[in-house]
Amino acid sequence: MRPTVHDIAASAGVSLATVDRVLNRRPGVRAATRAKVEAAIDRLGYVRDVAAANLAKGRVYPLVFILPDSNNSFMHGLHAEVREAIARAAAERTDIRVIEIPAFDPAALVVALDAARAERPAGVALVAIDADEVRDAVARLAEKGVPVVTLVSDLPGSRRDHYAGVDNIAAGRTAASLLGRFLGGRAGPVAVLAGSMLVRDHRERLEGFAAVLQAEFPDITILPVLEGRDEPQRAETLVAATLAAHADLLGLYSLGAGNRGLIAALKAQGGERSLTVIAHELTVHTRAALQDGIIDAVLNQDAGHEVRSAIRILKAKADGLAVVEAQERIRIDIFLRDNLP
Amino acid sequence: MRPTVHDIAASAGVSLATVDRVLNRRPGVRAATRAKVEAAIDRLGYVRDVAAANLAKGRVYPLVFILPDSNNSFMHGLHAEVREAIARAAAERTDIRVIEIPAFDPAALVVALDAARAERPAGVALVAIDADEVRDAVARLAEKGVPVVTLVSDLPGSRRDHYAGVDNIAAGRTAASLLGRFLGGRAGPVAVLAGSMLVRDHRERLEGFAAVLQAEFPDITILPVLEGRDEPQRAETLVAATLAAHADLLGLYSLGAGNRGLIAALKAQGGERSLTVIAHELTVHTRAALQDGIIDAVLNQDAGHEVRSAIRILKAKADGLAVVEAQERIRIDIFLRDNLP
DNA sequence: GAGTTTTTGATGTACGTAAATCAGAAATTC
DNA sequence: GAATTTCTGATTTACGTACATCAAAAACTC
Repeated sequence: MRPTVHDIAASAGVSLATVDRVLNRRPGVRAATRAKVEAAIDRLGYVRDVAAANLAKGRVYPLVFILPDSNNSFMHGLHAEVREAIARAAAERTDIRVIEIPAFDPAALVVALDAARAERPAGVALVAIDADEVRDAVARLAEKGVPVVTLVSDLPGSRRDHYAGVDNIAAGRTAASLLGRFLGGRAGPVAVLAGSMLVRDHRERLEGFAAVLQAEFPDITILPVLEGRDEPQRAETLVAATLAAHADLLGLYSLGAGNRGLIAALKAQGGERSLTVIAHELTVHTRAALQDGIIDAVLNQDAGHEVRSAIRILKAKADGLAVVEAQERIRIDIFLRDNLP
Repeated sequence: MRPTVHDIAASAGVSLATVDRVLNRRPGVRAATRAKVEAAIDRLGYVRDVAAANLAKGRVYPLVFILPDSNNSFMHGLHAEVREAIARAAAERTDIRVIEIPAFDPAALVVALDAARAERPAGVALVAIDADEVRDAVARLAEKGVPVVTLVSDLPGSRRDHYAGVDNIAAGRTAASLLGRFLGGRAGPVAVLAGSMLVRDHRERLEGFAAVLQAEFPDITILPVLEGRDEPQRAETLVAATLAAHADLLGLYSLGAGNRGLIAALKAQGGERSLTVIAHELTVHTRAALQDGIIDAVLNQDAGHEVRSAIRILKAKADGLAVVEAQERIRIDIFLRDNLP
């Protein structure tokens, strides 16, 4: 049987109350006594029974998730995953509240962060926008001791505790590597469709993409970036114009959302040209396009994993517990037509 | 606050003991009373507090993992993950015992399964070998009500409850797709290095690989399969011989383990020829080879995920709980040089 | 309607920890 | 060495559920 607090008390020759004081960092224990208790904990290999502790504490974790109201499948999926987490909330002692804000609007994000702070939650998760005013708002949360996790898009240089998302530079590099190899040495221009250069994840993907193309596939050139704001309509217009303007276009990398529009534009130009296309995020639309051969590869981040990871980390930080980094790494999924789930 | 058994009892107008009888399917409750209680449970949206329940039960889950003693990095990794799970066991009320058996030996596996059965564990996980005597041994476990999960390699047509591993046909298809596209229309032979056609996962990978090559890249032919038994030494000899015999070899698909030998053979032939190589399982060896450009892509299954998933499922089955299929799907990771973790 | 069986109620203990209270011991201060 | 402050011990209650026991009530049987 694993040791309990009673065993620690007996082994250390102190009372249960003292063990409790040591375990929960309550004051009123001399250094010498504390050392005795800690020695006993080590000796017996005591691990606190988290289930029993939570039961006794009756602790709940009020969490706030701040999400953009973007109208694209990925964000819809993210919202859905948060809703699923809310449904499971009862069983996990979490109480998740969602604040929706306009996309790509740093001011709105700051307002939401400050509003969240007023609720004194056990933790806050946000899809970050890369702006100093946002960093300041995160700092205000940190000041109050509220753990903060960035979701999908990171905010380096801020006081956030963790980033639950993929390595976007690696994603961009991977896209370039696949695109380059699929093109097999051909020379010509490729287009890049992004959402906005305001969000860090898009900028980083572009950075990684450009770096690998330049280093390993110098014959492939990159056209000026199209900013679709993750809106299908806008994306369609931009892509259609590019297709018309560049008869020699070899391929396209869609590093943001709004792929519905991209796919519509590609379909509209018919099967005349065979473009090599790499896109992000597996949705009903990209999945169908993969199967139809319109898209060649999809890089995906699993929104469900990201949400669950963010929750685990916020709870752990709130309790001052360590995080198992390896388990929380969010991987880049690569989907071809042949390994669709 | 979420409702407790007390609330149910009050709301249904019965005693706590009766609620307990209904919840835990104990006898001695009239159908009408049972209905009343169940109505109250629905009405209040009661969910059992699993933490409290486990605490009260003091339940532990003795699990048995049967693993081959193969001397390759993937199996070493799998063993390591199981050991990590054992280290976490205390906190999760599991008590995991490992039985090691010789690789590719159905008779030894049957002996181990029967030995496991004698211990009356809460569940058994095994790396399956595709043989009817193994199916029979699994059936004997099922007969006793012991949940069984296959790990890494499946055993279809058996009474196993779940398979914690990747879709190997999809893995083979993906390998073919990548290889074909990386070769960009060239014609010639490719080699396949497998461990053994005795294990299902290797057979299925080959099947998927051959199917896609034939359908989409008819100019690429497949040489007779090399069986390396997942042993580095043997793999090296086989690959070296094939390289010597086929000057026009375009590429190689290593669908099993023992890639140390493969890499040694590839290095030995120097940089004269540029083969396109796809391998399985990310280990220190394949990682280094990816970085050196010796291997072009690695398909990986995350052993840690598989082990943790197997444990979750065995516990859930032991308690008669439902499994969240979507969460337990093991994905095929594709690693290029650019997205190495 | 007496006897039997089945169903229900009331109550208590246990799981391992948290948290509070109060009394007593030890250390510190002057 | 008395007064004060700081530690420590002993004990109790609580969290939500599981499980056991015994008594009481209700439902059957003949």
